[in-house]
Amino acid sequence: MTERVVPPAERRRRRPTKQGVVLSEELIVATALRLIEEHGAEALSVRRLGRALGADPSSLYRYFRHTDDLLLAVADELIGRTLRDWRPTGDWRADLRDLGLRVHSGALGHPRAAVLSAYRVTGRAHEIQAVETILGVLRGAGFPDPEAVRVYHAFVDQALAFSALDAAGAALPKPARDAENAVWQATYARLPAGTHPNIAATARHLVADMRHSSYPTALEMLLSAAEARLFEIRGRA
Amino acid sequence: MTERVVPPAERRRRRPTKQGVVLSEELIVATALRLIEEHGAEALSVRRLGRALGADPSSLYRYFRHTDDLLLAVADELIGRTLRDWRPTGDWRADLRDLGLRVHSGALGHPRAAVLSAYRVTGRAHEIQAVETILGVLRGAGFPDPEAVRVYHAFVDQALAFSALDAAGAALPKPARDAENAVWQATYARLPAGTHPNIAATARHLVADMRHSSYPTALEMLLSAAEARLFEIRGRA
DNA sequence: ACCTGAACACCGTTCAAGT
DNA sequence: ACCTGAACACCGTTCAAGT
Repeated sequence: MTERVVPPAERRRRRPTKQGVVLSEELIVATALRLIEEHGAEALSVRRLGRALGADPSSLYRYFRHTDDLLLAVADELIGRTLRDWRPTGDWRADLRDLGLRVHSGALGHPRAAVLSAYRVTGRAHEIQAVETILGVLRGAGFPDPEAVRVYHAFVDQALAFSALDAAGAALPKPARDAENAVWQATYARLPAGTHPNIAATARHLVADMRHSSYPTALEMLLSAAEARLFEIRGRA
Repeated sequence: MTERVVPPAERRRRRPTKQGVVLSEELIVATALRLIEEHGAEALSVRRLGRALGADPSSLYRYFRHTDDLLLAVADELIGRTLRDWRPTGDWRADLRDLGLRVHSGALGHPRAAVLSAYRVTGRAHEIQAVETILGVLRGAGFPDPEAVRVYHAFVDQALAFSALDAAGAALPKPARDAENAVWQATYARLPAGTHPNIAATARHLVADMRHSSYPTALEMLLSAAEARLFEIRGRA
């Protein structure tokens, strides 16, 4: 998506900004990531980023055509960090489980950036590598191409969707996060059996279960369904 | 979440605005929904809403403390519409499928409100009703309480997470949305088999499949896994 | 070649003044 | 009591001018 408007880095001659900083795509992405983590998603604006970098906001437009492009670059950097040095074991189910959990915990490590970028398609190097890898795992397991793509799509979107969901929770200010957790104790666990029989009967389990992410459960269910489908396909062949 | 800063409607005395409109929370929420529907997600700003209502933008601040509050009120209205007159059929799998798809398409109809509200636990009336209903469906199907809660949690979070994911896509400004769709054709479908064998082999399927939400597939997989688990439980009993 | 600074067309929100 | 209008502190983006 983002294309360099200038020749590759090593061929560029860059003048430092007034404040002595030599700009680069890498520096801009790293600074954007830092800004988001330190001051929240709303801290990322072209003007603030320029200030943080020691450069005029408008100078960033030769590195990124829009704010959106910058965001995609940040997203791709996160994917890269998450999948760096990951290797398949040959057990497709274990491999997908590991990939899903890695993406999820990577997102929780940078919750604010994850919330901003989890739902974007970047078309950039790290993302392409991830797509290639996951498709390889599924095709290697024996899924025919149309099925491999369907499972790929559901698997990836589920990983990204839960990552964003849980990252949003983790990105809440602590008082708000505590308040959300307290709702299950304070509201749900106190509903009378007369009006809310199902909640009352399961309140104990709700309080215990809702504290944790349901992603591991949902992931396991998706993998189970995929495995059942694979047996079906193999049985027919 | 939203609290009235003024007494209940029937006790208020309201002066019409210069353009003759009598403001109310209901009218503002309805107008906001219409604005989003007619002119896209980016059309909802306090200033545009004021213009659409025939009132000064600042007058809205006595009805909603922040834009956020307004969006939550819109979201609450949507939950109400989504679950209004929904009734279980007695077929637990069909019922959960229907509930999931309703939530998802409700979110897509109003993406901006959905993105903001999918991540929050409100403890409000509509939400409580939904929890009670879904738990009832699962317990009625024969899931023991701890299992019912686990499946409930995965089901609801999956519905909310995919709703937010797909709503976020729909909420993108049009140029970004178009660019996103084009990535599969323009970037992925052109990768050479030499370096990216799995993408090259499935490119045709990727272009066709990635256009649509994977939620129906992911939902069906979750339901299949839940059903398999139910058979297992029944077999043991 | 690269960065700057002004300009344009927008935002959300507050608050004293008007009716 | 309720709405208005000005003001404040921001946005993203473009482009001629400066170095």
